[in-house]
Amino acid sequence: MTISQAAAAAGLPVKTVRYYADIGLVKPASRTRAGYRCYDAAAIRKLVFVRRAREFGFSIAECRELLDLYVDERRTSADVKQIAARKLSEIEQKQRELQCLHDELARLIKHCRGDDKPDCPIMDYLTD
Amino acid sequence: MTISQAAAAAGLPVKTVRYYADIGLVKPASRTRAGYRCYDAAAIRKLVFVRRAREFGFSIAECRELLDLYVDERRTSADVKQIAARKLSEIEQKQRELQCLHDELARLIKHCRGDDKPDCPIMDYLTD
DNA sequence: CTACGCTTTCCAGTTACTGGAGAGTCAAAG
DNA sequence: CTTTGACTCTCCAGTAACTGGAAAGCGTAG
Repeated sequence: MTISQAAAAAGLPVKTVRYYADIGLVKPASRTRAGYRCYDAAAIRKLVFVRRAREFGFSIAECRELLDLYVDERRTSADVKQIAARKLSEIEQKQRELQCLHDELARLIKHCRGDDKPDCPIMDYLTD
Repeated sequence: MTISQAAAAAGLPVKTVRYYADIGLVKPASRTRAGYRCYDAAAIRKLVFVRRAREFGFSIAECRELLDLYVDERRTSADVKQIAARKLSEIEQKQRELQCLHDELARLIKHCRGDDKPDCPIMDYLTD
Protein backbone atom coordinates (compact mmCIF):
# COMPACT_ATOMS: atom_id res chain seq x y z
CA MET A 1 0.00 0.00 0.00
CA THR A 2 1.29 3.42 -0.92
CA ILE A 3 1.31 6.28 1.51
CA SER A 4 -1.79 7.90 0.06
CA GLN A 5 -3.74 4.67 0.32
CA ALA A 6 -2.54 4.16 3.87
CA ALA A 7 -3.44 7.74 4.75
CA ALA A 8 -6.93 7.32 3.30
CA ALA A 9 -7.40 4.02 5.12
CA ALA A 10 -6.32 5.55 8.41
CA GLY A 11 -8.19 8.80 7.95
CA LEU A 12 -5.08 10.95 8.13
CA PRO A 13 -3.42 13.45 5.78
CA VAL A 14 -0.48 12.08 3.80
CA LYS A 15 1.75 14.73 5.32
CA THR A 16 0.91 13.51 8.78
CA VAL A 17 1.63 9.88 7.94
CA ARG A 18 5.00 10.93 6.57
CA TYR A 19 5.60 12.95 9.71
CA TYR A 20 4.80 9.98 11.93
CA ALA A 21 7.30 7.94 9.93
CA ASP A 22 9.93 10.66 10.30
CA ILE A 23 9.62 10.78 14.06
CA GLY A 24 9.59 7.01 14.29
CA LEU A 25 6.06 6.79 15.66
CA VAL A 26 4.62 4.60 12.91
CA LYS A 27 7.16 3.39 10.40
CA PRO A 28 6.18 1.88 7.05
CA ALA A 29 6.59 -1.88 6.76
CA SER A 30 9.16 -1.40 3.99
CA ARG A 31 10.26 0.75 1.08
CA THR A 32 10.18 0.10 -2.67
CA ARG A 33 13.42 0.24 -4.59
CA ALA A 34 12.51 3.80 -5.54
CA GLY A 35 12.19 4.72 -1.88
CA TYR A 36 8.38 4.77 -1.71
CA ARG A 37 6.99 3.90 1.70
CA CYS A 38 4.98 0.65 1.83
CA TYR A 39 2.32 0.19 4.51
CA ASP A 40 0.88 -3.16 5.51
CA ALA A 41 -2.23 -3.94 7.55
CA ALA A 42 -0.37 -3.83 10.86
CA ALA A 43 1.06 -0.39 10.12
CA ILE A 44 -2.36 0.88 9.15
CA ARG A 45 -3.84 -0.43 12.38
CA LYS A 46 -1.19 1.56 14.20
CA LEU A 47 -2.01 4.68 12.22
CA VAL A 48 -5.69 4.31 13.10
CA PHE A 49 -4.72 3.72 16.71
CA VAL A 50 -2.68 6.90 16.79
CA ARG A 51 -5.40 8.93 15.10
CA ARG A 52 -7.95 7.86 17.68
CA ALA A 53 -5.57 8.42 20.57
CA ARG A 54 -4.79 11.90 19.22
CA GLU A 55 -8.51 12.63 18.96
CA PHE A 56 -8.69 11.85 22.66
CA GLY A 57 -6.10 14.48 23.31
CA PHE A 58 -3.15 12.18 23.92
CA SER A 59 0.15 13.80 22.99
CA ILE A 60 2.57 12.18 20.57
CA ALA A 61 4.68 11.07 23.53
CA GLU A 62 1.64 9.47 25.11
CA CYS A 63 0.72 7.85 21.81
CA ARG A 64 4.18 6.33 21.79
CA GLU A 65 3.57 4.95 25.27
CA LEU A 66 0.18 3.60 24.29
CA LEU A 67 1.53 2.14 21.08
CA ASP A 68 4.21 0.33 23.07
CA LEU A 69 1.49 -1.19 25.20
CA TYR A 70 -0.57 -1.91 22.11
CA VAL A 71 2.07 -4.19 20.67
CA ASP A 72 3.13 -5.60 24.03
CA GLU A 73 1.48 -8.95 24.63
CA ARG A 74 2.46 -8.87 28.29
CA ARG A 75 0.77 -5.52 28.93
CA THR A 76 -1.70 -5.21 31.75
CA SER A 77 -4.96 -3.34 31.56
CA ALA A 78 -3.83 -1.59 34.76
CA ASP A 79 -1.04 0.10 32.79
CA VAL A 80 -3.46 1.31 30.17
CA LYS A 81 -6.00 2.40 32.71
CA GLN A 82 -3.39 4.44 34.54
CA ILE A 83 -2.45 6.42 31.44
CA ALA A 84 -6.09 6.98 30.61
CA ALA A 85 -6.90 8.10 34.13
CA ARG A 86 -4.03 10.56 34.02
CA LYS A 87 -5.45 12.02 30.81
CA LEU A 88 -8.93 12.14 32.27
CA SER A 89 -7.79 14.20 35.20
CA GLU A 90 -6.00 16.55 32.83
CA ILE A 91 -9.24 16.94 30.90
CA GLU A 92 -11.13 17.63 34.09
CA GLN A 93 -8.57 20.20 35.14
CA LYS A 94 -8.93 21.98 31.83
CA GLN A 95 -12.69 21.80 32.13
CA ARG A 96 -12.58 23.53 35.48
CA GLU A 97 -10.34 26.26 34.08
CA LEU A 98 -12.58 26.76 31.09
CA GLN A 99 -15.61 26.93 33.32
CA CYS A 100 -14.06 29.75 35.34
CA LEU A 101 -13.16 31.65 32.21
CA HIS A 102 -16.58 31.06 30.77
CA ASP A 103 -18.46 32.27 33.81
CA GLU A 104 -16.29 35.32 34.28
CA LEU A 105 -16.48 36.32 30.63
CA ALA A 106 -20.23 35.66 30.43
CA ARG A 107 -20.74 37.83 33.48
CA LEU A 108 -18.76 40.68 31.97
CA ILE A 109 -20.56 40.42 28.65
CA LYS A 110 -23.90 40.46 30.40
CA HIS A 111 -23.02 43.70 32.13
CA CYS A 112 -21.68 45.35 29.00
CA ARG A 113 -24.31 47.53 27.41
CA GLY A 114 -22.84 47.13 23.94
CA ASP A 115 -23.74 50.61 22.83
CA ASP A 116 -21.75 53.40 21.16
CA LYS A 117 -20.23 54.70 24.39
CA PRO A 118 -16.66 53.80 25.33
CA ASP A 119 -17.50 52.73 28.89
CA CYS A 120 -17.27 48.98 29.19
CA PRO A 121 -16.96 46.64 32.16
CA ILE A 122 -14.91 44.23 30.05
CA MET A 123 -12.27 46.89 29.48
CA ASP A 124 -12.44 47.89 33.12
CA TYR A 125 -11.85 44.32 34.17
CA LEU A 126 -8.85 43.87 31.89
CA THR A 127 -7.41 47.17 33.08
CA ASP A 128 -7.88 46.00 36.67
CA MET B 1 11.57 51.45 35.28
CA THR B 2 13.81 48.65 34.08
CA ILE B 3 12.44 45.60 32.36
CA SER B 4 12.66 43.42 35.45
CA GLN B 5 10.76 45.98 37.52
CA ALA B 6 8.13 46.29 34.81
CA ALA B 7 7.84 42.52 34.54
CA ALA B 8 7.39 42.21 38.30
CA ALA B 9 4.81 44.99 38.32
CA ALA B 10 2.87 43.37 35.48
CA GLY B 11 3.19 39.85 36.79
CA LEU B 12 4.98 38.59 33.68
CA PRO B 13 8.36 36.95 33.05
CA VAL B 14 11.07 39.28 31.79
CA LYS B 15 11.43 37.14 28.68
CA THR B 16 7.78 37.62 27.86
CA VAL B 17 7.95 41.39 28.27
CA ARG B 18 10.93 41.46 25.92
CA TYR B 19 9.02 39.26 23.52
CA TYR B 20 6.03 41.61 23.57
CA ALA B 21 8.39 44.47 22.80
CA ASP B 22 9.95 42.52 19.92
CA ILE B 23 6.61 41.82 18.26
CA GLY B 24 5.47 45.39 18.81
CA LEU B 25 2.63 44.49 21.15
CA VAL B 26 3.78 46.56 24.12
CA LYS B 27 6.79 48.72 23.44
CA PRO B 28 8.85 50.33 26.20
CA ALA B 29 8.34 54.08 26.60
CA SER B 30 12.00 54.67 25.73
CA ARG B 31 15.53 53.30 25.92
CA THR B 32 18.52 54.42 27.97
CA ARG B 33 21.68 55.42 26.15
CA ALA B 34 22.97 51.91 26.76
CA GLY B 35 19.91 50.44 25.08
CA TYR B 36 18.06 49.36 28.22
CA ARG B 37 14.28 49.34 27.85
CA CYS B 38 12.44 51.90 30.02
CA TYR B 39 8.83 51.27 31.01
CA ASP B 40 6.50 53.97 32.28
CA ALA B 41 3.13 53.63 34.03
CA ALA B 42 1.18 53.58 30.76
CA ALA B 43 3.31 50.77 29.35
CA ILE B 44 2.89 48.78 32.55
CA ARG B 45 -0.88 49.23 32.38
CA LYS B 46 -0.74 47.78 28.89
CA LEU B 47 1.34 44.84 30.08
CA VAL B 48 -1.18 44.10 32.80
CA PHE B 49 -3.97 44.46 30.27
CA VAL B 50 -2.32 41.95 27.95
CA ARG B 51 -1.63 39.52 30.78
CA ARG B 52 -5.25 39.54 31.83
CA ALA B 53 -6.50 39.23 28.27
CA ARG B 54 -4.13 36.30 27.72
CA GLU B 55 -5.43 34.67 30.88
CA PHE B 56 -8.86 34.88 29.30
CA GLY B 57 -7.58 32.94 26.34
CA PHE B 58 -7.32 35.83 23.90
CA SER B 59 -4.60 35.28 21.31
CA ILE B 60 -1.82 37.78 20.74
CA ALA B 61 -3.66 39.00 17.64
CA GLU B 62 -6.80 39.52 19.69
CA CYS B 63 -4.80 41.26 22.39
CA ARG B 64 -3.57 43.63 19.73
CA GLU B 65 -7.16 44.31 18.71
CA LEU B 66 -8.24 44.85 22.30
CA LEU B 67 -5.22 47.02 23.01
CA ASP B 68 -6.13 49.19 20.03
CA LEU B 69 -9.58 49.64 21.51
CA TYR B 70 -8.07 50.19 24.94
CA VAL B 71 -6.19 53.25 23.78
CA ASP B 72 -8.94 54.43 21.44
CA GLU B 73 -11.01 57.13 23.09
CA ARG B 74 -13.67 56.84 20.41
CA ARG B 75 -14.14 53.10 20.93
CA THR B 76 -17.63 51.77 21.55
CA SER B 77 -18.52 49.15 24.09
CA ALA B 78 -20.31 47.35 21.24
CA ASP B 79 -16.91 46.73 19.59
CA VAL B 80 -15.48 45.30 22.77
CA LYS B 81 -18.56 43.24 23.47
CA GLN B 82 -18.43 41.71 20.01
CA ILE B 83 -14.85 40.50 20.45
CA ALA B 84 -15.67 39.13 23.89
CA ALA B 85 -18.77 37.37 22.62
CA ARG B 86 -16.73 35.75 19.84
CA LYS B 87 -14.28 34.46 22.43
CA LEU B 88 -17.10 33.24 24.64
CA SER B 89 -18.57 31.14 21.88
CA GLU B 90 -15.12 29.69 21.18
CA ILE B 91 -14.86 28.77 24.84
CA GLU B 92 -18.28 27.15 24.74
CA GLN B 93 -17.34 25.20 21.65
CA LYS B 94 -14.21 23.89 23.35
CA GLN B 95 -16.25 23.05 26.43
CA ARG B 96 -18.61 20.92 24.38
CA GLU B 97 -15.69 19.09 22.77
CA LEU B 98 -14.03 18.49 26.11
CA GLN B 99 -17.28 17.21 27.54
CA CYS B 100 -17.57 14.62 24.78
CA LEU B 101 -14.00 13.49 25.31
CA HIS B 102 -14.48 13.41 29.03
CA ASP B 103 -17.62 11.31 28.93
CA GLU B 104 -16.23 8.86 26.42
CA LEU B 105 -12.96 8.43 28.27
CA ALA B 106 -14.67 8.16 31.65
CA ARG B 107 -16.94 5.47 30.27
CA LEU B 108 -14.00 3.47 28.94
CA ILE B 109 -12.06 3.79 32.18
CA LYS B 110 -15.07 2.66 34.14
CA HIS B 111 -15.29 -0.51 32.09
CA CYS B 112 -11.58 -1.26 32.29
CA ARG B 113 -10.89 -3.73 35.04
CA GLY B 114 -7.37 -2.43 35.58
CA ASP B 115 -5.93 -5.83 36.45
CA ASP B 116 -2.86 -7.71 35.24
CA LYS B 117 -4.53 -9.12 32.12
CA PRO B 118 -3.93 -7.52 28.73
CA ASP B 119 -7.63 -7.27 27.79
CA CYS B 120 -8.75 -3.68 27.95
CA PRO B 121 -11.76 -1.84 26.49
CA ILE B 122 -9.65 1.31 26.14
CA MET B 123 -7.25 -0.50 23.82
CA ASP B 124 -10.16 -2.07 22.00
CA TYR B 125 -11.71 1.31 21.47
CA LEU B 126 -8.52 2.84 20.12
CA THR B 127 -8.01 -0.14 17.84
CA ASP B 128 -11.59 0.22 16.63
C1' DC C 1 39.34 47.50 40.27
C1' DT C 2 36.72 43.78 40.42
C1' DA C 3 32.90 41.00 41.19
C1' DC C 4 28.17 40.25 40.60
C1' DG C 5 23.81 40.99 38.79
C1' DC C 6 21.15 42.87 35.24
C1' DT C 7 20.60 43.88 30.41
C1' DT C 8 21.28 43.41 25.48
C1' DT C 9 20.89 40.63 20.96
C1' DC C 10 20.61 36.46 18.60
C1' DC C 11 19.82 31.61 17.94
C1' DA C 12 17.60 27.31 18.91
C1' DG C 13 13.97 24.48 20.70
C1' DT C 14 9.18 23.45 22.00
C1' DT C 15 4.22 20.81 19.70
C1' DA C 16 2.29 18.65 15.95
C1' DC C 17 1.93 19.39 12.11
C1' DT C 18 1.30 22.06 7.24
C1' DG C 19 2.80 24.18 2.91
C1' DG C 20 5.83 24.48 -0.76
C1' DA C 21 9.99 23.78 -3.84
C1' DG C 22 12.45 20.87 -6.79
C1' DA C 23 13.36 16.39 -8.31
C1' DG C 24 12.35 11.62 -9.13
C1' DT C 25 8.77 7.66 -10.28
C1' DC C 26 4.93 5.29 -12.27
C1' DA C 27 1.10 4.01 -15.21
C1' DA C 28 -1.76 5.01 -18.85
C1' DA C 29 -2.77 7.35 -23.20
C1' DG C 30 -1.47 8.62 -27.74
C1' DC D 1 8.25 5.21 -27.41
C1' DT D 2 7.14 9.39 -25.55
C1' DT D 3 4.55 12.28 -23.02
C1' DT D 4 1.46 13.66 -19.58
C1' DG D 5 -0.39 13.80 -15.13
C1' DA D 6 -0.60 12.03 -10.71
C1' DC D 7 2.03 10.55 -7.13
C1' DT D 8 6.18 10.32 -4.27
C1' DC D 9 10.57 11.67 -2.34
C1' DT D 10 13.55 14.94 0.67
C1' DC D 11 14.39 19.20 2.65
C1' DC D 12 13.29 23.78 4.30
C1' DA D 13 10.30 27.13 6.41
C1' DG D 14 6.47 28.61 9.06
C1' DT D 15 2.82 28.30 12.64
C1' DA D 16 1.76 30.26 18.39
C1' DA D 17 3.68 32.04 22.13
C1' DC D 18 6.96 31.76 24.35
C1' DT D 19 11.46 29.69 26.86
C1' DG D 20 16.33 28.64 27.48
C1' DG D 21 20.94 29.66 26.72
C1' DA D 22 25.28 31.89 24.89
C1' DA D 23 28.19 35.77 24.53
C1' DA D 24 28.84 40.41 25.33
C1' DG D 25 27.89 44.91 27.46
C1' DC D 26 26.36 47.88 31.57
C1' DG D 27 26.04 49.47 36.42
C1' DT D 28 26.91 49.59 41.06
C1' DA D 29 28.77 48.00 45.66
C1' DG D 30 32.70 46.89 48.10
